[in-house]
Amino acid sequence: MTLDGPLADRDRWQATRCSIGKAMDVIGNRTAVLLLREAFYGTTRFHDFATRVGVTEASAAARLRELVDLGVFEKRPYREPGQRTRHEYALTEMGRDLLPTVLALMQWGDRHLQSDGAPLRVVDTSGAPVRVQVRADDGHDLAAEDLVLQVNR
Amino acid sequence: MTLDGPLADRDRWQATRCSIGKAMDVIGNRTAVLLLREAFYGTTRFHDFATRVGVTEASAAARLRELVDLGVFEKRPYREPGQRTRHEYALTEMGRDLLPTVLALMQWGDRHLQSDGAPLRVVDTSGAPVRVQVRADDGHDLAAEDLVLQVNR
DNA sequence: GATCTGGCTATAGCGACAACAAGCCAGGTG
DNA sequence: CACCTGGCTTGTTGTCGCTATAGCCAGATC
Repeated sequence: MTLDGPLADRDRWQATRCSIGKAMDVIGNRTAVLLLREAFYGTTRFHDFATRVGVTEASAAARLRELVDLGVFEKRPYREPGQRTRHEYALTEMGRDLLPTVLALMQWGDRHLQSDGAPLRVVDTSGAPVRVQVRADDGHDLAAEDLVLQVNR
Repeated sequence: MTLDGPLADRDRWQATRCSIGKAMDVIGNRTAVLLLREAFYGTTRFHDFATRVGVTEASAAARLRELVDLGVFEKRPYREPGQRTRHEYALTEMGRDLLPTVLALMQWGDRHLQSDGAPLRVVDTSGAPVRVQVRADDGHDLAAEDLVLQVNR
């Protein structure tokens, strides 16, 4: 990655407002990310989140509350026939925007942390394999050395 | 996301070998991700990593050692004229493969956690904006509802 | 041979997150 | 109206990652 303009001398600036750090402060723990995984897999109810992620209900409740406060999930009332009103957890747009992040982690783990190959596979509705890529508007895939970092405004 | 075949009944399988969880076990802490950020920005030396990430040298040493053991970084000897041999930390292919993950976090933070807009901007060498996308081979961008999850093999 | 410097290592303490276990509450069923 | 169930909440205890401070070591310089 090339550092452009005032960024060129790395000793003269600090990444104080870094979005990567802010994102890690918020979703930088295992349980939060696995809750997101389950949400993308279709889970909506509290007990299912806790058991499918494999954490205690105390842990799931704490993490879900943080994510609701943040705006990643929203609690929505629902009612099954003959049942009282309950709440389900649904991803907001902010939460759905984490799809590339979660799939990027999965893709990296599949490639580098699984001795026997990936256990699961993500494809599109036509069956074609899906990947997470860094790309410019014209569509070609980019590596770190093709990138330039600039100050915004 | 649609769960295909044996995955359809979510109560009948457990994500025990989940790549997302394994990835989070390894790079699921703020310091590790910020060390990766600095590596992509071009940092190679121990002291620079510690000060630019903003953690103590003890912390940086512990995290870097884990990442070297894992194969994300490698230590390489180098020698400046008139200096003794020292070591620098360089990303391996495994580490470079984390670019989409790190940029996905940045992109999400830029959009959802910055009140005044993104502080930095990533472009390609022609100046065109760069994004992290979930896409199929034919190139179009995909959302969660366009995806299908299958068992591998 | 003493000193300096970069690159760590050691120790102690704190806060976040986890597990386990138990308890609480609202509302529907019998 | 007692009981059950889903959805939490409240301890308690343990581990992990961070900070702060101090110390160590190897090799170049003086």
